[in-house]
Amino acid sequence: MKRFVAAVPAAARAAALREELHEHLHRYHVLDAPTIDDAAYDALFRELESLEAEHPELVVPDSPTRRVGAAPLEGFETVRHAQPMLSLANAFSATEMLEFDRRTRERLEREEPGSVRYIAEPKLDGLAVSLRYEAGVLVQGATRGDGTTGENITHNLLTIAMIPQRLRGGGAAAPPAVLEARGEVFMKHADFAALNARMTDAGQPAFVNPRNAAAGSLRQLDPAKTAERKLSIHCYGLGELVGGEAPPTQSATLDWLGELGLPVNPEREVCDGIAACDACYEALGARRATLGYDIDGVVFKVDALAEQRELGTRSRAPRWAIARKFPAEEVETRLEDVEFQVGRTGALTPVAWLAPVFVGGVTVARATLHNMDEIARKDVRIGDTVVVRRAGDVIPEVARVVAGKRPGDAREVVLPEACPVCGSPVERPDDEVKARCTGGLACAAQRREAIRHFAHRRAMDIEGLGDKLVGQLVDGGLVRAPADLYALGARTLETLPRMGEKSAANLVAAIARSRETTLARFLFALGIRDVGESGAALLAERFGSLEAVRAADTDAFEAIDDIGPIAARRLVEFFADPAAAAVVDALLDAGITFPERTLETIEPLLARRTYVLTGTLGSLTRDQAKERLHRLGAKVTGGVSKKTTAVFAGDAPGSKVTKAEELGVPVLDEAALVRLLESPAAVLAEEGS
DNA sequence: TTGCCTCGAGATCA
DNA sequence: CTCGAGGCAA
Repeated sequence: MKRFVAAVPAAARAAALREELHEHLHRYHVLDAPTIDDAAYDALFRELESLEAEHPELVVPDSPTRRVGAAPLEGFETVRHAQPMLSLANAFSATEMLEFDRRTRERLEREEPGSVRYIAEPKLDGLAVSLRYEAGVLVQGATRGDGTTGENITHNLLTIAMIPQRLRGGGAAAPPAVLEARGEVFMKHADFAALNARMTDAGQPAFVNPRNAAAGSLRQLDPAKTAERKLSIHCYGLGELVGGEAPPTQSATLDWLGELGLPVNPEREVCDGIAACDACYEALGARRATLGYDIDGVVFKVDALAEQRELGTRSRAPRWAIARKFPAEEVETRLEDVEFQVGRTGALTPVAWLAPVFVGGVTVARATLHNMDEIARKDVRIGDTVVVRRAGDVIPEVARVVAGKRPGDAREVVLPEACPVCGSPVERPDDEVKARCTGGLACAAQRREAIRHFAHRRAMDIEGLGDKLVGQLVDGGLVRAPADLYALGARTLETLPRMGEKSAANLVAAIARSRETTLARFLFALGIRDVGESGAALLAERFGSLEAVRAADTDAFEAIDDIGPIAARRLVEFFADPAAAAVVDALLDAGITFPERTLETIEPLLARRTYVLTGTLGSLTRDQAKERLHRLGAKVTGGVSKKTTAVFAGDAPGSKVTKAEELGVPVLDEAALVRLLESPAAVLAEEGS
């Protein structure tokens, strides 16, 4: 091989090989039309490998040889998406689709039914990712995460052969400076079956469904493991785009992505009007089983980009797209028993124990029945054959009873009069759907849940104190109230099963560490009913000290936006309750501290933040918005720059949005602005976490 | 609600 | 080797 290349300078030969290999990869994986066989490809690949081994200076980041063989990661970095990765609104019926179309036409001021052009794409059942190309080279791949921040999984995405390391021409001379493609990673049925066959042969457990196999593969720290699993991807849209112009329609965008060498799903269809969407949904549904991969619905998007812009985006999902889901798979099984679980606030929740069934890709054995009204409405009895499905993708539910299959000995579900855990009377106020155990802290279940909540990551954050351990501590009588945690010694802990010297010392240290906390965490950790994380953050922010919170009355609480009369009443009740006061005092005695801030030293919430407003806002004028942002300490400027924190765009926004997109400044909608104004602390907490 | 991956550490066996 | 905790995704 060396003889052959000797005539050509190594650098030129390496470049030529890379070009050729990229081309063959594209032909093979994307076009599905290879022009050389595997052996010939391997030969080229090995030539490049040895060339790079001899001349390490020739190795470039986008060399095909760099795809595999990267070292395992220590952990995943988090990355912030330049533009949030939104989710989609769902529709479960033709009627909901009609509604969607009506809303769309209303906003676009199109009377005529059938006048809006949509594009239909299969909704793949996989994981959403973003692929960031700079100057045409893949520099970062990330998971969707919460939509704002995800995890950097570049090393794993590089092992997916369908993902080009380098973009192709796409009709333009130079690739865009930044192009972020969004797509769905999934596993084809055939690859899933082959993988599971290999796993089984190797004596390892098989994956339960292709989606989990794909998700598991992407979470590998070692890319070599990911490379062994054959993953696929289809791109469906654009995120950030700098130095290029997005095509005028979604269908043209998909074509363009294809020309750039990115894999796109060939199953896509332009639909004029909602009737055509309906037909398309039915047609794809009929072919669902023959596609070779899992889909859970059809996504419909308004095709014209200009119309998409006009429709805009709500806080979590665009107004211009909707996912019509296929009906959830339904399976019959037997309801073995109903158990009443006691929650932190004493609420009794009936939980159905089912004979395990495989439905919607997982084995379901339990499902919540919510409350007694729900049980009565569905007329569920123990021993019944029930229809189970996974609603809204995740939560299993008992859809209905199969009336004809009720056995003679079916038992009615009765609300216990006494708490199943502590025996205290159960009470159900007329105006509430939930029944409650009146035992309070005398109830072991409520104590256990209170401790669990107290230790939670978002509360006192006691690392290593999980459900199992809390159960042991409470059941063993070692911990009754949160403050008891701080009195636990390593010796005591070592008496528990699976607790050695090391684990005990670690836990004692973690508990000790949690003494130093913040007022917001502490208030949240107390588990006051109707006071969640954001409520606690608001209280801490407005009152500044625990004494001030304890001394406040309902009016003072209600004066805070987002704290309503109910939460205010609960707060007053809590702090007036001697038992609760004892819990709080014991914690303070145990040495819990948090920095207390006087009002003077409180930095305004939005200090050092700069916002730009554009477009017409519906609920308030721009001046009002500006005034309120100022009061929170933020600056509001007229022009977008790199220093801008975010742009809030109302209806018919101007060029500022384009500018912001170019600079990678987040563009948010009015709903986000309103949220920021009304509960700044909560929004900041979300951003920070 | 379930399933998957990773880590730390206890348990078990040689 | 096995278990529990913790994190993530749908």
